[in-house]
Amino acid sequence: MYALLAEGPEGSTAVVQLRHDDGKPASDARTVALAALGPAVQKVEDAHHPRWVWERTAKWYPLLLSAGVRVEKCHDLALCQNILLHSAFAASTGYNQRATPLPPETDPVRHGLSPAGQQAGQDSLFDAPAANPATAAWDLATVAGELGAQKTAVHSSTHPARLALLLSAESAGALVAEEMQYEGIPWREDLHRRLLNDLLGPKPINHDRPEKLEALAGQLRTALNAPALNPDSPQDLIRALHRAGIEAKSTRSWELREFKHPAIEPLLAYRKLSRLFTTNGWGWLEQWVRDGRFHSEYVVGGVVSGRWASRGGGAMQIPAQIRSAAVADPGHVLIVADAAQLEPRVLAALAQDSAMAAAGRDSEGNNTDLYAGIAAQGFGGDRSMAKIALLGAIYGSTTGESGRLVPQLARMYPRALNYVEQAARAGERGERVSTYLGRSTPPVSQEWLDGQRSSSAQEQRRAESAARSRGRFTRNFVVQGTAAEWACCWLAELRRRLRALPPTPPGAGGTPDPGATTVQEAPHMVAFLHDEVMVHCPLGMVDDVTRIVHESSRAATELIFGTMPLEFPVNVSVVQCYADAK
DNA sequence: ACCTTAGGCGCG
DNA sequence: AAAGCGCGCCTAAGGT
Repeated sequence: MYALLAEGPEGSTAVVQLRHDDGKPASDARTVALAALGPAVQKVEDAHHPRWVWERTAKWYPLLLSAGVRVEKCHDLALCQNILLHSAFAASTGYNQRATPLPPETDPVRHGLSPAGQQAGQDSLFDAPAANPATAAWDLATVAGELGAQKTAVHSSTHPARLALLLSAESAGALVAEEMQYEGIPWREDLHRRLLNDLLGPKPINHDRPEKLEALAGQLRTALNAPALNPDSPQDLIRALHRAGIEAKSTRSWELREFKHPAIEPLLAYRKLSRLFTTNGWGWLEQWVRDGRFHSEYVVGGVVSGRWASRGGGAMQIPAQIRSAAVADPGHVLIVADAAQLEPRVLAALAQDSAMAAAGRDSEGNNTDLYAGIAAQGFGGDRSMAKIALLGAIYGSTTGESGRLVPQLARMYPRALNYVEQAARAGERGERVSTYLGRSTPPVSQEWLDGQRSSSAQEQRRAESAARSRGRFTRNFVVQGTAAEWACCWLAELRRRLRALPPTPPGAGGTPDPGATTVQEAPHMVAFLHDEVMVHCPLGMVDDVTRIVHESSRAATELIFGTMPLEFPVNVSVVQCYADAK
């Protein structure tokens, strides 16, 4: 059963209609005031457990969440369209001609704000074809029509089961992302402020540098004999370094570390603290942390490979330096789970390289560290060497230690290396490559193709460089993108199992107090970083959630790859504080 | 008064 | 220890 949700004919309303799986209406279209949408959706959810179909999850779900409503499943038409428009699996289905152009992204629908009055936002990811730009939000008929077109595209594609799984995982991911944003990461503002005070000094008034940062700038100016130096200006800085006899080509930290000079230490210290101050300092705290929660915004499918991106506050770039401020509420813990060596394992699965798969198991068949296994098979037991080699193969290294180690890997695992090599060659020719479930690279631009046909020697070199660069991109795309699909399925399976858990008993083992009004605590996913998920979990449910995290990993692997002699083990840390994970 | 690009660095 | 993939955020600097 589907439940279609779209904007109503007049402002401040929505329209809901049930449809059977064949698309036939199962109820009349009902117009509901936005103020009453939460209860209305809850009623339909309880009665039918439908798949909610809407233009974008990011547009509709925040309103439902703030009304206390969570739905089981959805179909996000915008995200699915974005996949189908590019997917090589659906290239000959005619979907591209039938797809309805999407309206530009808008702010989420809110109670009290007319949808028609919303400001149009950026729409770079979901650009409608220029010839037929849509402006108005989709009505019910458009939602129904687009759903039909997408279902037809999947069924007539070259891999219907894989594409169907990809679209449902992407849609489930969209629900997870909005729920994570809504919950936020537990954040101890007091601890964060203490950290800033210890490292930087008191919060500066006006736009001054904090005390300790200014002191380091002073030391740096003295050491370089440059009294007017602005350490934030790379140009200014490189000139001062050259005058002091430091012949660095850039001012990057890793390069400066090679030089012995009294200016280097204060400069590196300044860099580190300056980053903390500008990116994760008092301003960040005031902008992104409210009521003890860090609320950022996830952008599902925001990366070409299908990975999520984030917007505002940097939810996926929280530096180790401040993770000590992410602390579970009293009576709770953070369960931090990450998939071990996800991308190399994905490569072994994609290429069906049984030799590489065997490197991730011991003689009894238990999962072991894949890098260590590879090191034992061919790098004299040196794990870091094996890791550099394997990442080099996935990224396309040609120089340095990494590039030198790749040939050894190619002798050990010809199937795996051949798989990424084929992806690279296809990319160099300007072809499209696809993940296992069918997300494909965007087509090359006309400029790229024109460049490949260039004549002069200089243009030729540029064209070859561009081809190699695209080859590295497509080589990495198949692995990174399939890893993102695995992670998305993992999240979806985890979400389903968390929802199915019985709530924590209010009393510790005793009979529930019938008159109790206490809110029953449930575990919530609060962060996701490509191959790592964080659950804020009541103490009484740690064992359940830990078990579920592992089960979900196995379920995701089977969903995507079926039965296979390779697992995707998950490392789980149960901690008070994010800094203690791993 | 904005907008874009480059340099640098945080994360996976 | 090295510089190969994907991002977001901040500042400086140069453009319109």
